[in-house]
Amino acid sequence: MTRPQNRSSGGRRRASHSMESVLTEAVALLDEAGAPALTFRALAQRLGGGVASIYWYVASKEELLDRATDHVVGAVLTDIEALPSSDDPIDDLRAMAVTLFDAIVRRPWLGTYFMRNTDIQGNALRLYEKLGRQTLRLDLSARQRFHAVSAITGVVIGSAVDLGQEPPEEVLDGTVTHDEFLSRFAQTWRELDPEEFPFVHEIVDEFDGHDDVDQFRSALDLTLAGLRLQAGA
Amino acid sequence: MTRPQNRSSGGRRRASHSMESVLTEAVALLDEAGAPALTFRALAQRLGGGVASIYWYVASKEELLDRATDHVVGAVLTDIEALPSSDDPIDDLRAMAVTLFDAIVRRPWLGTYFMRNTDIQGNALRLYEKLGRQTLRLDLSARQRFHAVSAITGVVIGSAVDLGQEPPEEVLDGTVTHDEFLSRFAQTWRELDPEEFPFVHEIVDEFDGHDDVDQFRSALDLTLAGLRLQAGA
DNA sequence: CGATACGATAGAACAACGTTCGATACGACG
DNA sequence: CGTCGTATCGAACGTTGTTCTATCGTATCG
Repeated sequence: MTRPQNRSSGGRRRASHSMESVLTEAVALLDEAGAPALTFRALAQRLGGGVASIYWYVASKEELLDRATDHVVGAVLTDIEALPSSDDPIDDLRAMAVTLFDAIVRRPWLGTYFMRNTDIQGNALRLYEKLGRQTLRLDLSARQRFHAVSAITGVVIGSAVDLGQEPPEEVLDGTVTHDEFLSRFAQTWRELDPEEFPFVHEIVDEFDGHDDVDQFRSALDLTLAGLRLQAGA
Repeated sequence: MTRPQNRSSGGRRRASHSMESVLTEAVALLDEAGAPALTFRALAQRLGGGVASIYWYVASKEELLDRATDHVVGAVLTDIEALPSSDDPIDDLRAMAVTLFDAIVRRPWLGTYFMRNTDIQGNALRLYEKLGRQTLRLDLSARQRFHAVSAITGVVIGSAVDLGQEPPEEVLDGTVTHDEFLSRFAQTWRELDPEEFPFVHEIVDEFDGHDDVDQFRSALDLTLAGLRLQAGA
C-alpha cells in the first residue's frame, strides 16, 4: 500500500512505470489533444503497459487529473516564485495572476481542472498562499484579504474557462483557424437586429479578432483597481 | 427534418414527447442529482419512452445540455428584465449579476454549462446584451465596454465554478453537512506550518463557514469599483 | 377509401470509457 | 529455496453516448 518510487530500468516484457512518468505522459496527452484524449487506455499504450497498472499509482481518473494538474501547477509556482518583487503589492499580484493565466493559455485544459480538491493539490494551496501574502502588505481586514484573493483567482478562472472549451472540431482539424471561427461568430452577430441588440453591435468589432490575454488583463485591472481603492493606497 | 410541436395527447403504448417536456425533464434531472444524473437512459425512462427518441429532438448530449441550459437562462432573463432600473448603471449591473449568481446558487450545475455555444444559447446572448446595454450609459470606449461586460461575466463564472463542483459524496449522502465539510477543510489548514503559510492562517477563520454569496458580492464589488473609476463617475 | 409519405417512436446493437478481478511476475529477505 | 509484498497485466463488467433499422400513427392525395 505504500507509494512507488523510480526504478532504474524495467524488464523486457513487463513495463515499469513511476509516478513521475505516469504524470508526465498524462500531461503530454492533455497538451496534445485536450482533456478527452486522456483515457486510461491511451495512457497505458503510451507507457507501454497495461491499463490496470495505472491504478496502482492513482485510485481513479479524478485523482489522475488532480495529480496531473498539480504537477504542472508546480511548474507555474516555480515561475511565480522567480518573479521579481516590487514595492507595490498590487503590481506583484498582477504579475502573478498574469503568469498563471499565461500558463493556462498555453495549456487550456488547466482552466477546467485548476483549483479543485485543494487537499490533494498541494501546489494550488501554495499558490493561494503566494497570492495572499501580497495582500498582507495592504491595509485590509482579514475578510477583505480573503475576498481579494478569491476575487483574483475568480477572475483568472472565469477568463480561463473560455479557453478550456474544446474548439468545435473544424478549427481542431485545421480547416478553419481560430480567428476565422471568431470572425464567423462576429458575422452572425452583425446580422442581428440593431434595434434589439445595440450593445452587441457596438462591440462586435472589438470581439472580432480580440485577444484573450487583453481581455483577461482588462478584467484583472478592474479588480485590482477596486482593490487599490479599498486599500486606500 | 422540421422541428416538432406539442401534441394534445399520445397513444397508449408509444410515448409522445415534445421539446418542452424533454427540456423540462432534463432540467429536473439536473436539479435533483446534478450533471452526472442526466443520462439519455434516465431521461428516456422519465419520459416513458425509448432512448433513441430523444435524438429526434437533439442531435447530441452537448446540444441537450445547451438547450437545457438556455431553457433556464430564459427564466433568469425574465427575472433580470423585471428588475427595477435605477439612475446608476453600475448599480443596475450589480443587481443583474447578483440575480444571475443567485440562479446559479440554486442550480449549481448551471455554472459549468452557462455561456458555452452562444450561437445556440440565444438567451445567453440576450443576457449579454442586457448587461452590455448598461455600459452604454457609461463614458467608456467600445473596447472598454466589451472588456467590462467580459469582466463581469468572468467574475460570475469564476465564482460559479466553485459551486458547480460535485460535493464529495459524504455531503451528498447527508452524513456530513456542507458547513461541516468546510470546517474540516479549514481544520487541515489550521494544522499547516504558520511560518510557511501565514496568509492561510490569517484568513482561515474567514474561510470557515464563509458564505459563497458574500464572496461573490465582494469580488463583484471590486470589479464594479474599478469600472466606476474607469468611467470617471 | 386505400395507398403513400412523413413525422415520430423505439429496441437492439456498437464502440468507448472507467473500473474491478484474478493471475502472475519480480525482487528482497528469511 | 520458499515466502511475502510490490508491481504488472489481460480480460471482463457495467455504463455511457450514439447509430441502425424497423415500426407505428396520422395527415394527404389520387
